[in-house]
Amino acid sequence: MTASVETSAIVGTPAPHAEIAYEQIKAAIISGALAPGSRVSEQQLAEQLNVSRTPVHQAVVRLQNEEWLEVSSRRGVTIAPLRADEMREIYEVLIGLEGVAVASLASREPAADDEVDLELQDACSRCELALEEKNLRRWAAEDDRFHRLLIERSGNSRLARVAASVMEHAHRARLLTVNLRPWPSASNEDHARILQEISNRDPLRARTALEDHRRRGIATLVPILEAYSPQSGFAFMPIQQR
Amino acid sequence: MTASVETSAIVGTPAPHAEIAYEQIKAAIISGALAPGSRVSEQQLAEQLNVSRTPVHQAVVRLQNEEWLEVSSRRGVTIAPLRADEMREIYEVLIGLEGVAVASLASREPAADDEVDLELQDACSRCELALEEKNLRRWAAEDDRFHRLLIERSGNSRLARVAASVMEHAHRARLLTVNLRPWPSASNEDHARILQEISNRDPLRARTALEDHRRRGIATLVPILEAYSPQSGFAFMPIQQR
DNA sequence: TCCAGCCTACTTCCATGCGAGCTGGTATGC
DNA sequence: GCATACCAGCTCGCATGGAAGTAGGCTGGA
Repeated sequence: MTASVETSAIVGTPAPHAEIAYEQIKAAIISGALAPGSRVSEQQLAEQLNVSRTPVHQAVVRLQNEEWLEVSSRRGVTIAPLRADEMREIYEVLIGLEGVAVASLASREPAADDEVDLELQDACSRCELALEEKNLRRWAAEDDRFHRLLIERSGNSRLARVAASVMEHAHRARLLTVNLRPWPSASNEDHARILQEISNRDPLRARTALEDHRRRGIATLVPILEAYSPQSGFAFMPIQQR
Repeated sequence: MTASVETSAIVGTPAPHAEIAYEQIKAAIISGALAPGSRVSEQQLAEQLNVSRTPVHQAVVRLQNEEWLEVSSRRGVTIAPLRADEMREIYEVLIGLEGVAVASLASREPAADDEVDLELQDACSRCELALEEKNLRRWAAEDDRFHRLLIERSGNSRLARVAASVMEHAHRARLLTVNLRPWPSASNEDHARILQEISNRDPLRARTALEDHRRRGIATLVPILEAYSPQSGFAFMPIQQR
């Protein structure tokens, strides 16, 4: 018959409730709807998501394992706070993982009009465009897209999965601080230099360029995070409570 | 009153069933008791572990997320096969993560009789000892311990957690192939060189040394894995079935 | 002998009931 | 007025029953 647009990977299996709960709760944490340091109960989450407690509990355990929240037995769920030292550690991990990806990209056979090179250039241009339009939120999204593309095009799917999981934490921190940070003017130059070294097929320099870029990123992020109560995290958006 | 020895972290809470199931199943996969590519049902696992199906299901979902197995909806659980290309990817990820750890270790202030340096030297010696005794299984364990120490002493706990999770996959592959591989004579020299560069406080050379070491490791592992059916994985031990 | 269609057995997945334990508030004794 | 002990409410954790869905065998027909 007619083909309808697939909502996710395979249509027909309507996505299990546990998966829905996982995605929704994680999205709420990243966006800040569930504020860092706030407390909720699994029952509240279940009611808001219109599923029973079991799939919510599964999702919560999974999210705890990925360090998005902490569940104290019989005490409730605490959303992970945003701490400067945590972010420092995360950026170090990213340097390692993205470094491998970038070096791998720069180790391919050179080719004129290489498709991957062009794709990366395109993503880089979109960052510049968002910045010219002075749209910081879109810039954050495009910047995230650029970095995700770097690891996805490395050809190592395991690397991509691990890095994507870590990168989401960094993305959350950037989203919640995007209006507090100084104007990211140097970012695009960094990106351009990374791509330059990749198309030069120079793995060492490419990795160094990425490392410098990430270190500048954490250097701007840390003082912002430290300015806010470093223990309990902070909340831009109202905590969901009734 | 009298203090009794704690079994785990905090006594009084006797370790949740979900945690028990997670650890036991993962251990069974790593040891080969649950053979690569084999299929089991959650109910079978629950009966063997003497817990109900709920905590087993939670553990299984978590293990699927860490790529130890795959759960096909309403079809059962499939233990992850051992594939050469998977292992190649895992070793690349390890190069990135351990590289950061080693560089970080080599970036500390130099100090005579540095405690961490000595601890690493000790772990290295234990590898040599196991090799001199021609005890391959113990060598595999000591080698694992050495690499785990490298990341744990890096001072980055997030890095340690991520890397440990990935490293367990490599450890499983080594355990299941330990009797098939050539004698690991060069391994100790590699370790010694890494430690040398760390105590020289030379981050770049230390990272390069580790990279070389890991590349040699995957170069010996891949042909062994490829010699066995690369699609379905392989089974050294009998599959648990009734 | 081969093929097609049905049907049974088995699997994961979800909802709900119950139990154990922690927290915060309140009342009582000093 | 203050400290302490108790109690009620709320929370997670686990077990169990039912529902939905798939795979593979089995039967009937050509």
